[in-house]
Amino acid sequence: MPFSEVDYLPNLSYDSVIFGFSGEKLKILILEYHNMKTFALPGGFVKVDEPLDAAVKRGLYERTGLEEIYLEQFHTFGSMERFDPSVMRKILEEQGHFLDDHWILGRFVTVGYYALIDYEKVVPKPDQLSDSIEWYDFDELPELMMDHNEIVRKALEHLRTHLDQKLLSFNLLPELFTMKELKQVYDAILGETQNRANFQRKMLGLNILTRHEKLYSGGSHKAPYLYSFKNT
Amino acid sequence: MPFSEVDYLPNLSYDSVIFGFSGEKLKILILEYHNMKTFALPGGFVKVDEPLDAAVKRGLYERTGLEEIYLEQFHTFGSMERFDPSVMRKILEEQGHFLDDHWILGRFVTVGYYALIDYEKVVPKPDQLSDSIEWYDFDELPELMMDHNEIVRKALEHLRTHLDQKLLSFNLLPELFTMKELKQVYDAILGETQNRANFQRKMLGLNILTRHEKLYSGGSHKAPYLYSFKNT
DNA sequence: TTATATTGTTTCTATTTGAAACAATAGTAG
DNA sequence: CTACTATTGTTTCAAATAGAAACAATATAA
Repeated sequence: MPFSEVDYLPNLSYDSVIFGFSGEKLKILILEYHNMKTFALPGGFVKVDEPLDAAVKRGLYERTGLEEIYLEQFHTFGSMERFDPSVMRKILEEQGHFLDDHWILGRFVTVGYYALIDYEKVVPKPDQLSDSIEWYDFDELPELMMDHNEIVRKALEHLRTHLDQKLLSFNLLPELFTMKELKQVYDAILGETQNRANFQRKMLGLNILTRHEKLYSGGSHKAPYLYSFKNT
Repeated sequence: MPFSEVDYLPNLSYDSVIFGFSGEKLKILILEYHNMKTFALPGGFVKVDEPLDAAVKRGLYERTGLEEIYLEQFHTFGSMERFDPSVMRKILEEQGHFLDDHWILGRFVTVGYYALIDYEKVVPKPDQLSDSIEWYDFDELPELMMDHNEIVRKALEHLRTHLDQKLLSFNLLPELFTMKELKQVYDAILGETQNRANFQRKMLGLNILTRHEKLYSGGSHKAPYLYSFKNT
């Protein structure tokens, strides 16, 4: 039986909106439960003696293998519309458990986090209750269980309004990247094309980038510089 | 015995940073526990069938008598440093309860909210566990229990960065106010003096104010207009 | 009627932002 | 080797915004 009652705080969960960037589009990691056509955000529970932030980091590590990634808490969801034990009961029944009083069937207040990770580095792993985890284009998400679509919406809203303050810890890109790639990330997140010249001026003005050697891609044109984020 | 176990979600609480404005200084409502020299933010618990937002509204109503006030969730605090049952035990013992297994002595993850209310309209009432509730200058707060000083700091940070987007629902001022009073609110929140002319231009440009009759205060000088927020 | 304190508005300047043009350059094709 | 092209890096110019100061209006008191 997964999730023993004594180990976890009841009624409290977290859900994480994990953003990746394919080179063109913004992606989100979505779970699917076996044979149920039910989609959900990857989430989890908090152990009784575990800090909330640590629980979220643990869950993310278990799913992606990544450590020290950028995690941001953005909102806590506590409406009663969240309470729909039928989905969870079905999931448990699929696994051979027929309990009406399992704590996992209770009402949950969930803390929403988002993470920005390097799409290329990740081989997502399903968790105890689900069977598949896949990247989806953020604008082509399936219908998610309970209020998870709303959670995604709010995560993106938060990310957009805080993009400039948050980019120091950017993990969406590899260590070295071109200005064009950085702009593509902005374009994808903000949903609109930035002006090339002004974007470059602004980014260089922020004084957060280190310029490295040029990247000779073989194309018959000027080679772009590679950049990295200054580490402070 | 207050707070029956079956009525509330265990391990989850909320704390509210209630801002008021005295006409000059930004104030915060702080509780004091009887004979204990322990100061804390007003907070509370969530009933098992109650939406989180409703619980916070209920608590605020019970303390201030105010309804329909501006409430904003800003962060959820879940570190283990929050776990210090000794304070709660003492508070219960002051009231004649000597229980080691009361759920209120457990670990709590707390959701932080802030509210902006009209300082003049409020007669704060203590709750079941505390005996006094008072306005304190936000920059002269006493040392608060657990991480409550940190919660205040984060609330103010959030309020400052979102001030322009949030002011439509401003409750810090009475229905009618002068431009000078509005500027004083901004000065107090942001901790720096705004330029008078530019502030006026900016506020009028936002198109959120209705201008009313002049306010004749009796001073020997030009009388200021009164304004109210447009109700859209 | 004049003086004074304050408020409302305008003017001028500096800074920031947005769009376009220009300059540089790594290949490709002759 | 020389044009040619695609793309990147930079500069220039105009438009919008923000900051500071000056100016204008006015409610009361002397």
